[in-house]
Amino acid sequence: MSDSYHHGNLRQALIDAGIKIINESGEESLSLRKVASACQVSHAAPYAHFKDKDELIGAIKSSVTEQFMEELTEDVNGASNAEQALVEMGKHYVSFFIRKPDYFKFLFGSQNVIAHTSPDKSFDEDYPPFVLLKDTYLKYLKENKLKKSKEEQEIELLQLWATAHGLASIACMSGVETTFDWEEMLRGDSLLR
Amino acid sequence: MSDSYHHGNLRQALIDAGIKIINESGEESLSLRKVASACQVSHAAPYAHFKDKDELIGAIKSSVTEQFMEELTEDVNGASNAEQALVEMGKHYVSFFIRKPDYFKFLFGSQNVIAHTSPDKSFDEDYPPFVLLKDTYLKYLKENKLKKSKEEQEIELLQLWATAHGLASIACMSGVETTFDWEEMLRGDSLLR
DNA sequence: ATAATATCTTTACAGTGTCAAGATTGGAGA
DNA sequence: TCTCCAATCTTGACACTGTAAAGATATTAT
Repeated sequence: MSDSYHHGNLRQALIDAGIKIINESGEESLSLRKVASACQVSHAAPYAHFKDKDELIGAIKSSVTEQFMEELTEDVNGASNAEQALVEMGKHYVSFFIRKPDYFKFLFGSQNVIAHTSPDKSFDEDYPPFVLLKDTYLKYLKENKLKKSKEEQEIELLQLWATAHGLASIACMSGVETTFDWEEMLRGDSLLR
Repeated sequence: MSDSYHHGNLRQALIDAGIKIINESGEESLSLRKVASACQVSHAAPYAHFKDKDELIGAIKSSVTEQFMEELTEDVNGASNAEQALVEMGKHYVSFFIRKPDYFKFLFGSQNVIAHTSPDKSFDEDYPPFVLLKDTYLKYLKENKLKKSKEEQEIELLQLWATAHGLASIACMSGVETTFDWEEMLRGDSLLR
């Protein structure tokens, strides 16, 4: 707790410093040594908490994904029904990455895409935003008494995800703050019907 | 032309060597010095052709995008009508990046996303695959005598692109060779109708 | 209190991008 | 053909990177 030899909570401090650097100057300029010195600690200190630079990056990704999930969950909880929740989630999926342009490249750009929590889970099931999307979608089907085959469900779900994710990706690439009509995209016979 | 002091066609050789390295071991392990030594040339030689590592990477991206475009164009030319062309393009957009998993992260992952050919063109208009998609979509509207407002067109176009791009992204992340029913996704009242 | 362990520092090394100075070459103009 | 210039390539250097090894210091368990 004192500013003596031991830092106290270096692990979390390193993660926070990493996030700050990414937001200020992008992932390219994130180095272990910079993160360490931002925590006023020697350049090799991080190795007591992470075996690798990759492992630190993985931890940062988990942290960012958590933050993302918090916002998405707020949407879902705040919506009056599942359909509205889906729309809000979609909007937010895109707006989040527009607000934090470096996060998209960081999360999905480099190797080590998302920290897999368990080796037997498929990627889909291990990517929390998708799990939330799936649950909400199933709730939407139930609320509206829509019967769909397992296959149909998987396709629609994948399409929802792909649309949101693709839009986010395109928005981040073009660097725009375009306000496309996500609502129009989901409704109008196209996706939700 | 001889193997003396001057290489003859170093610029292209550097690009080709870079592509090879990316395919063999991913972008992370692509260094200027490795590319140079792969061309049997000193580590600073690339600076005669590229001002930066970024500039070399940009050239490689252009080259890969060209290769991508060749395949997509084949699809379009081989299709008997615009609707079929759209379906084939969509399938190919995904399968290309599944066949070359490192290309997606390379093209869209890092900074310097796509080499902008002109500063006044918007990103959309400067990303050749999108231009091809747009042209094919307009042809599809004309062939089927579908009248849509400018806004409707933009939304549908963006949705097509986002779906294809999102699917490619998801497929590359999960590392799967899943064969989702792209055809089903485009037809069946969902996107094309 | 003593031992074991976790945490941090120092030192070292190979690999990286980039720059500056110089060597070598091909080609344009005399 | 000769000359000179610009393009191309080499060499050497520098700061920065990730990582490993060895040792210092503090925390915890016994």
